[in-house]
Amino acid sequence: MTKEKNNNEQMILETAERLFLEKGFAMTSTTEIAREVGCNQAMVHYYFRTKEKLFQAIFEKNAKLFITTLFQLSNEKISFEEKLKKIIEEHFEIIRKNPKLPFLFFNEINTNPQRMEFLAKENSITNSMLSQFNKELQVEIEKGAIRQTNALDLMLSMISLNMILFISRPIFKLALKISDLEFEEIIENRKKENVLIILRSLRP
Amino acid sequence: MTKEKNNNEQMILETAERLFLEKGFAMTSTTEIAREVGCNQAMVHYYFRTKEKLFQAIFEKNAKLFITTLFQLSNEKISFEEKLKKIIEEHFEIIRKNPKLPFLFFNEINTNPQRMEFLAKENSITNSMLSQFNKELQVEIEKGAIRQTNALDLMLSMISLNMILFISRPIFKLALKISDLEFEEIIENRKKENVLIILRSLRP
Amino acid sequence: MTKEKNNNEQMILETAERLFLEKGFAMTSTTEIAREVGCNQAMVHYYFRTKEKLFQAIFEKNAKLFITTLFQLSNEKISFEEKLKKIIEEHFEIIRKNPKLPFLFFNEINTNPQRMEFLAKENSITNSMLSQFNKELQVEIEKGAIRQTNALDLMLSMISLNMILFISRPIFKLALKISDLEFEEIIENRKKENVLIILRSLRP
Amino acid sequence: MTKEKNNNEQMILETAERLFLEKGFAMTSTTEIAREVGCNQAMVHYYFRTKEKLFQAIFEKNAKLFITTLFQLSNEKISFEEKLKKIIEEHFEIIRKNPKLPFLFFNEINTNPQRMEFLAKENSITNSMLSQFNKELQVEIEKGAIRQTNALDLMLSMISLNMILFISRPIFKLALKISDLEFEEIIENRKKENVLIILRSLRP
DNA sequence: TATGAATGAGTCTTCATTCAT
DNA sequence: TATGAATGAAGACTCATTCAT
Repeated sequence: MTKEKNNNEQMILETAERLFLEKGFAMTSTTEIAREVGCNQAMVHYYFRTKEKLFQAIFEKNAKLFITTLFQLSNEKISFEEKLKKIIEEHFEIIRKNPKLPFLFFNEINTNPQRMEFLAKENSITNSMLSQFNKELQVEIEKGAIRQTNALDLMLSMISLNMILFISRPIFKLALKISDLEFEEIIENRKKENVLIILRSLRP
Repeated sequence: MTKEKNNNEQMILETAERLFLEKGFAMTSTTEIAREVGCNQAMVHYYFRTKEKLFQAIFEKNAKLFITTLFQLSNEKISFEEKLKKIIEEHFEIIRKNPKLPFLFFNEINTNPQRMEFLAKENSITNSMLSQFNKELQVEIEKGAIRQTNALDLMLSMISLNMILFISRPIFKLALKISDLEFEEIIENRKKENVLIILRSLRP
Repeated sequence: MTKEKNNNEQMILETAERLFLEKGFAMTSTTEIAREVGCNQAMVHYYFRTKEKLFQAIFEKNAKLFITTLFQLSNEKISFEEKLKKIIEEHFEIIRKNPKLPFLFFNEINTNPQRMEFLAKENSITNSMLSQFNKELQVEIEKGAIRQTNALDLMLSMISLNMILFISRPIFKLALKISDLEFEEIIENRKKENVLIILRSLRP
Repeated sequence: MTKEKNNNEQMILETAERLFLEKGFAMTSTTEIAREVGCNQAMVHYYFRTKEKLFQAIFEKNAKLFITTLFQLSNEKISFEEKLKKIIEEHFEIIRKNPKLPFLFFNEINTNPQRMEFLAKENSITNSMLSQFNKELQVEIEKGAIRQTNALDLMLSMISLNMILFISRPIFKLALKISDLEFEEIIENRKKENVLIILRSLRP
């Protein structure tokens, strides 16, 4: 639809994204990317100079997606509980679509902390988002709608609960022999469960 | 306690454990292990044949520690809530001492699913633990002490909440510039928070 | 004839052929090939991926040459004896030009039996050649020109007699101190001798 | 029966012999020998200093067996043809019992010509055997019993015809799918065939 | 814009050998 | 007599990157 970028560059980007998400930075080689794209290995470097730069482009995009969703409080005239529910569910769905994303995110910020720089650069955004969210929380706290808490704690709880099922996938598949179909049901239940856990935890 | 094992073997094991935990399997080379130990690279292979075997020895030990703690329901005459609190806190402390462990665990079961085999081997143990835990849950449910739930769900919630702080460490350190000292306080609060979240989530 | 292929690839191929024929697969290292070519060791892998693949390319070509010559019965209007003589002599000359070939051939099919696969692949060819030869033999047998025999037996006799002198070269050179010049004479005599032995062995 | 040598030394020797015959010098490692013997790897070197020396001990013994049998003309009062028949058959049986021996022999004298030194050292023996055999041939030639020929030519023919079946074993087994049982029959036929070929080739 | 060729550095692993005990 | 520990050298192979065209 949109005027597509150079075909090769685009394909390299997409293939790299898929492979990096599947197997991480270290385990994915530029050779492999080139092979899957069907292009010359030098091509990968032609567009992105280094494997590192290629990865960063992909990582930042996904990391932002993974993080910022959590701050998107709706403007609708609905209760705060409803707003939170929406956020949790949306975030959950993003992970569902990119089940390896949480893993990639934490893997990279832990093994290559300089990967965090993009967060520092956008410090203003992330930080302002966080303080904005804290303000909204404060309002609810003063209303007596929720107990004393803070945005960061809440974020971490949401992230952790939302990602756990997907990083545990191999346990379900291999140790517990749970089929894809059964797992879909478990996913649905977990989504509800996570909302329930978070909302309960916030009650005054 | 006993006169330490062969110095080199022990040092290789310890160094490897540290490096594998810090950087994962793929990113740690036997050359690096040898360099840090101060021995020949062939030495690493002398004792452990392959990098894979060396890793497995380390991984299984840690993975078991990470998992089985969650099943150690106390026999004391205390309320179920108290028992759960104890488990959560103990598990939390284990991760606190090995903050990279959760990451290593999920990294490996995701990238090398055959690493799960050790769980299969000990299938009886893990499975019986799980069903034993489920029985205890059932008793409480029938008593009306807690709402309908199951062991696996509960485990996942506990694991996820307990690990999130530690896999997020770089965010606190680098993006939020939170010092080690401040972080210690955050840790203490989080431990209480996790107990609170889990217990509230179980109320009938 | 055509403008020579990429210089490096060609040189690697030629050098590898020489070394493999001289010292066999196991005793020839890619490092050595590279050194003799005067290129980087990675270059060898660049063109042929693995030592195994490089070897196979060389082996199959030579093995086919070694085997198929034996089946090339002439169409000329000459006696069967004359035809056989031609085959033996031609096969002898091929070995003379590649004196290490018989050794390589039997070495590889003995130590790496999967090397025989190329024979299986060309099964139709080899097998049809063999049965075609058997038919021609049968005609001669029925004519009373030769005694009862079969192609396989005959092939083995021809191969063994033709190769023995060349695999025995070190004995002549080192134990019997026979010079290259003297050896040439021995070779000529042996060629006649082999024809004689085979033809006599077939008389009715 | 005989006062057995040190048990370990003996076992190393036997195991090494088996492995060297099966896989050759280069492809057999001292590690492997030690593993099969069930002893320490250093043990192998303790008794034989180097892999080379161990191999030589084994090689010389077998090489002599392989060669000298061909010279053992019987003293019985039987025709020369009968004597030759006996030699061929005995030599054939030796190879039958050690089917990899011909291969090992030619492999080593070709790839490591210094392995021939033992022949040089025992020059007197081998050479005197050869000239003795030549004398006996000369007698027969003058009698008009056989055509003009020489010992070396004859030896080579006998060796080559006798070994060919055994170095071709993989072809029979894998390409022609001939079972061990069927092969036994082929062996018997070949033995007769070889006698026939040699005797016919000598007729005046 | 694109790529085949080339390479230095590094991967894990195996090996024969030595030596102190 | 026997061996566990240790090692330097070499093995095949992969990788990210560069460069001339």
